[in-house]
Amino acid sequence: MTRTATLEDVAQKAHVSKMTVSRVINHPELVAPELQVVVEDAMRKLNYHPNNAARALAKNQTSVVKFVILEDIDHMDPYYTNILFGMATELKKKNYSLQLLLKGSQIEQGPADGFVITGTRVDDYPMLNALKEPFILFGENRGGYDFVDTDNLGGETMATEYALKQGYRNLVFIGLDVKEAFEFSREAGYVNAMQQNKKIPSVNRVKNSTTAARAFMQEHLSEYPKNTCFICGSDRIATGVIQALVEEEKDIPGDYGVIGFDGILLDKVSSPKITTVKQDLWKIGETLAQLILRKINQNGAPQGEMFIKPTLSKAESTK
Amino acid sequence: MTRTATLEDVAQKAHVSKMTVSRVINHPELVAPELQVVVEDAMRKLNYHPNNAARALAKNQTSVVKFVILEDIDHMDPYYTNILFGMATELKKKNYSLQLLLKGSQIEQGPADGFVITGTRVDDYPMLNALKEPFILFGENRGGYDFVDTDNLGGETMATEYALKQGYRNLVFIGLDVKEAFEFSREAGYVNAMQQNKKIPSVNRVKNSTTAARAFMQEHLSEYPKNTCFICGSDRIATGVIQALVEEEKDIPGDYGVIGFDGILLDKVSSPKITTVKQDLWKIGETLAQLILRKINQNGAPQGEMFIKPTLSKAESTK
DNA sequence: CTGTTAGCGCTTTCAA
DNA sequence: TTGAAAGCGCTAACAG
Repeated sequence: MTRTATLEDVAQKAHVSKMTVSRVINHPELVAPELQVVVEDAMRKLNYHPNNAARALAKNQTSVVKFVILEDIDHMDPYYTNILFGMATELKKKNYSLQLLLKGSQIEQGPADGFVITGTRVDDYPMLNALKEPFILFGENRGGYDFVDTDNLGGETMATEYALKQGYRNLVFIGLDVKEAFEFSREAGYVNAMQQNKKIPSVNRVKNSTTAARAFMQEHLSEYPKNTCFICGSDRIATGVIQALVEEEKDIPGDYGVIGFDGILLDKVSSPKITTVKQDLWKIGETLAQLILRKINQNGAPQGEMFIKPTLSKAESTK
Repeated sequence: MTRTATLEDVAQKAHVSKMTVSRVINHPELVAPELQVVVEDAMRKLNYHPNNAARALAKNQTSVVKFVILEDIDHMDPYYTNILFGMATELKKKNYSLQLLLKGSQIEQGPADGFVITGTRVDDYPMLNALKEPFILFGENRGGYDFVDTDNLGGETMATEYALKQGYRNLVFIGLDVKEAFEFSREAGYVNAMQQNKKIPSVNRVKNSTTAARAFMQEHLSEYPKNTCFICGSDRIATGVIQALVEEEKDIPGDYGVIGFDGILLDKVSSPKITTVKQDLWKIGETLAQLILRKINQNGAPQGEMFIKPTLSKAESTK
């Protein structure tokens, strides 16, 4: 076993002190350029990699970020893999690693340099306020906390305008019946675009499940004339809407169009495949990581809000 | 800021040396029972938590396990959240944290005490053999590597026998057209159960997509008489099969039954909802963590194979 | 701009 | 069975 190279080794090879090597890594601006070159060369030759535990110990850090899901576990299935990998990839660059926590577990069990938290509701605000470490939320909120989220408003605006452009005359919004910021933003995106185009908005809300959406459609389909496009608050809802339409043997996308929101998986297994507002989960993860890292670095300084642009993924459920 | 308690603090409070405290934590059997009590009491009173970085440094460890996905990224969406959280929860107990890696990234970028790897194919074996650190695979393999997986064979046997019990006379298997151990096991589960019951097996394979499964059904449905149950290698395939059946206005579950495999999400958004063999992903994650931790602890000693029992989730697609 | 000294909190010797 | 000393690899604080 060849012991892995240490600062000391590099220092010797470069004929400088450990500190100079350390500085080249952490504060290169304090080191003479010529020395930098020599030191970097030595590091390369020795295949030097800093020992993270030692650094963490010396700096009194943990090199750990905790990712916390406050929602119920069965909601979480498909959603987080990409976010997690996006985050992890970014964290890795600073040699950070992840711990994953669920609702039940005490957030404060064991230390971390920072938190990324998702699924927070207003009830959780007291707990957030009590948190000593810096944190970033995934998900729009009106509590003034730093967050990253999909541009829900912009995304739904885009969807609405696309439906219009494709020639649908009636646009009906079917959203989620939750009182959450992301849902309000999606509704606003739809409503704004409608008003912009001098159309009368029709906002409906159902439980976020295919079954609920299907039931809603079974009850109301007769009210919607041909050439209607349903702008849905999620792909689950869109899936239910499509099922109801198919049952009634309606012509999709000819007479009826459907647009979903999410683009995680459901859009691709539906038949017809769903046109949807696709979230860039990986990017969201990366951004989450960048913000929390920066916040840690800046001693908890506010990082503001960050909206990640979704894309419209066009498929078979619209003209 | 009240500095967090250290070994030293505990030692003073308990009137012993640091070493005794350290021993109480790591090798309690070497400490007099009476002292143990005193020390543990002091730890509690001071709310002592070991500093992981310090420990890692002293023991020359990293406290990091890497989770590596070798598959293409778009397959991965829904699958891993539960495994990851199951793992993380178990790792946390030993103060371990996670780093997440994807195919492209060099596995060996930066150190870890061990690896959990998924999506390995035969091509990857050389890389596995070159790995210095201990690893556990998620996914059956015939390469002799330690692994954890769902009991694919048992699961499909269970599905097949259930279909029989429900009175379906013809059982048709529609699996994935991949040459992977998990698929062979699922097929074997079906075939064994059929032979056991003196039935002639019919094994078919399609690409793992709803579209492919639907196309297959469109072509072959006429060959299958009423009272047939389709035993599918995945929920994606089951979804496609159901779509084709619905299109042809067949009676599900009366004339035709469908059973899937996975139970991740698709089974619940389908209409009718899919009876499926549900994997216990959380448990798989926990087990993965336990094995890699033990393997690390035992200096790489083989841990063997571990099959996690799935459950049959009964829904609307079968009698 | 560079080096020296000290110490982060823990565990591994070794001695008692 | 317990303790004292040394050191894991790094960085902060100071001095030069």
